[in-house]
Amino acid sequence: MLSKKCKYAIHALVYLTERYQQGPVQIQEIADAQHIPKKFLEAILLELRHAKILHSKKGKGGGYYLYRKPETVNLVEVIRLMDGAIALLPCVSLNYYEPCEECRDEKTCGIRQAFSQVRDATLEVLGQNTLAEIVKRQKRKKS
Amino acid sequence: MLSKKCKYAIHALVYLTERYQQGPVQIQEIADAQHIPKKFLEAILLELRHAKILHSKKGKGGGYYLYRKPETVNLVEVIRLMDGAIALLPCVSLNYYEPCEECRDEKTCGIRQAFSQVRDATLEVLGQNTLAEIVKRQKRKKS
DNA sequence: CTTTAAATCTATAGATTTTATAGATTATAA
DNA sequence: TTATAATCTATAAAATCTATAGATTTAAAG
Repeated sequence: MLSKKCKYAIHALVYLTERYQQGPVQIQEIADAQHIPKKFLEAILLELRHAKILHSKKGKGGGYYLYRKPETVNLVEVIRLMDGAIALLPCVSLNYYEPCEECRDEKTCGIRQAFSQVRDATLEVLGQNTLAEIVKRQKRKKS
Repeated sequence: MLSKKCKYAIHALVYLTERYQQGPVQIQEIADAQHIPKKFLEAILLELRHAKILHSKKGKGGGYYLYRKPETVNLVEVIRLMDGAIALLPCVSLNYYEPCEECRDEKTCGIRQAFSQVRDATLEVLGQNTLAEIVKRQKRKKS
């Protein structure tokens, strides 16, 4: 399961994608629209900004806006940023690898191989789902 | 990420699959072999027994053994039992569904559709990975 | 029928992570 | 210079995960 933090991040990003290149959007507005506690959202947006996915503008008329192109931001990146590893086991994680005490021999561990398959399948699907793709699909359905 | 509980459960089940139809195996032996805290493993095995995946025998010469055929127990079932939903969001879970406040309209929500795809891909792979399959793969590699 | 071995059950404690909030500070527009 | 909105620091509340202790039940073996 994704954390609420990650879920909130994705919702906020989709919201900002719908406003892409239309100027800054205030935290409060996103919080209200997506039912996210404002202070919590604040921390999340800051993290997305540090990752250069969002930019912000302070002061009157300020707010957050999508910095990267919607086609270049996918769910893999967002989830890794918010929740860490995509893989279900540390020993098969590409970005957050940790050896596991249980299996002495990684090469022959059947469990490890099963979860490598899961990781690959998940990465494939999450990678295809960019912000642009998600918003496009939404619009398609609405018409 | 899977919980340690779930990881322990899978390791224990694979261990018991290797001893399939060879009589009861004691908790202590499994705990030692797989480096799992005995008391924790105790609770895990009990849960697997209640789910009719394992059976047990009390008293001297007792222990746990795999009840179901190794071909019929897959990772989907074990993970659901230990950790709950396979899906990354409650609103796309088949067995642990919960509506989400964020998306007012599930049918048009692009996020939801993305994670439905992830769920399906994950279920597909986890479903193929039965205990029999995992052990078979292990043996293949060892030779 | 007594001893020993092993699962079972109940209860709880410690640690960690997640989620959320408060308040002070900084930057910017008008 | 005032109002607005992001930024930063600190912390607290809640939930979950991991682990352990001790008493009880069941069954085999002598």
